[in-house]
Amino acid sequence: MIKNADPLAALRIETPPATLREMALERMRRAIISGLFEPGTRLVERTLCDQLGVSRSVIREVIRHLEAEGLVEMLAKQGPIVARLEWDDARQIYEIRAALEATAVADCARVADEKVKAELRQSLDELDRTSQQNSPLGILDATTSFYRTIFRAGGHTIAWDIVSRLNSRISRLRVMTLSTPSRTTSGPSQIREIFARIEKNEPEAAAAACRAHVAAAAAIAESIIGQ
Amino acid sequence: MIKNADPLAALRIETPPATLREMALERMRRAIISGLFEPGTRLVERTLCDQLGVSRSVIREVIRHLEAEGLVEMLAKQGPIVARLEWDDARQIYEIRAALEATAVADCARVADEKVKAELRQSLDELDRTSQQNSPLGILDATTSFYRTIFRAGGHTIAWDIVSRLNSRISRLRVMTLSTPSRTTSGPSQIREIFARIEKNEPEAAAAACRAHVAAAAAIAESIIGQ
DNA sequence: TTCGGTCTTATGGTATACCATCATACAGGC
DNA sequence: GCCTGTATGATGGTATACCATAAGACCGAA
Repeated sequence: MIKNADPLAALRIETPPATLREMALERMRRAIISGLFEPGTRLVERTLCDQLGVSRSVIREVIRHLEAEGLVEMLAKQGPIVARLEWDDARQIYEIRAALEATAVADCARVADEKVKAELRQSLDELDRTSQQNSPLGILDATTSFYRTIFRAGGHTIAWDIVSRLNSRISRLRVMTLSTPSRTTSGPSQIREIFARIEKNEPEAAAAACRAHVAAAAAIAESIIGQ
Repeated sequence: MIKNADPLAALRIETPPATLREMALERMRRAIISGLFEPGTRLVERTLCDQLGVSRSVIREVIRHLEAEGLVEMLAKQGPIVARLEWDDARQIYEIRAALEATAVADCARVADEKVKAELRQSLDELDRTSQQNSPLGILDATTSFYRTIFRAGGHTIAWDIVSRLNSRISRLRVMTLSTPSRTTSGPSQIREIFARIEKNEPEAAAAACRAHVAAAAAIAESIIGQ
């Protein structure tokens, strides 16, 4: 019975997320995160309908979703705009990330086996490659994949969702910090330090390194836009 | 000029959040949090239309919002249901709360002035009153107001949003834990301990007390539903 | 009786129509 | 020429109509 379960599971038809709404959600989210829609831009529903080729129902539902995610802000009697980011918000987001990532990193250092470490190494290599190419978006992807592995290893799926969502809110800021000279040099080395501690299974030290890393990123961010 | 600014501000017409959508969102959220709609229940759109007296557009937008909040789950090809809560999710949520609340409590202990302490005392009194009446919902409200003050004092508005949202996902569980004999006795005293440390402006001790409090709550929760 | 096919219904996905309101522009009177 | 009242358009809020499909009921034949 159990032997059958696996092969049969392979037959299962995955639901193609082919609903217009999900596709539109993905596109809009990316448009905002990538900066194609700049903060403060009005999101006029009918215009979006034309741009995405769907009806207002779909657009409005997507906007509701993005609103709950914090990527879109509703101005009463004026409609939705791309969420703006005050420095104070960014500051708070970095703080929360520090708390959650440090916890995840510590847990990861406790349980990491060879498989996890191998995955992390792979992300690190990717990180090196992209930093040498000076590609902020590449660095961002590599960093994301590094942390995703860490959160998954510790079973922190919900925390990962939260961190991802927060990161999407500061994505533009992150790209700016990554374009900074100081960041391109110190960033990778700090992440390597985190990995080194995980590799040796030293939770406390790993968490400390993680906090330092986030704090450094926050400091650069503040120097860029801290009003 | 500046002297005029204040009196004139009083004239400002606040936008009454009178949109059907917002009202429906509030009602639905409360219905789920309060347990009126039990986890796993199908949320049939047309039925909800009748129950709330609004159109499907409104209902669907509300569902999108609640979906993003994690209170509603979408089953492909079957529609929305009230989100179910696995123990592993609850465990993670308690962990995240521990991290965020401890941080907030520590910061609060650093900056708390008399005004904040007075507010906290008020919440504590309310907590005592409700625990003596053995009113789980009252206790929940008092605890919420206690923590809200703490997060606000430290300027952690975003973290507060996150914690509130997480709490709404485990609201039923929280009520159950509060109906437990052990909880009704130890809960208030642990919160008092947190306050005592804040009052003395001892960040580290306050954070430790907070972690202990959340850990205790998680332990009781696990004893109730930990599968 | 059991299997297979077909019809019906429930229900979500999508598009569209209509209304209220705010903002802008324009016109007329002082 | 400036101020005020009115018309017009842009845009969000809400309701409704239509379609596709999945799940169940019903029915007939082997």
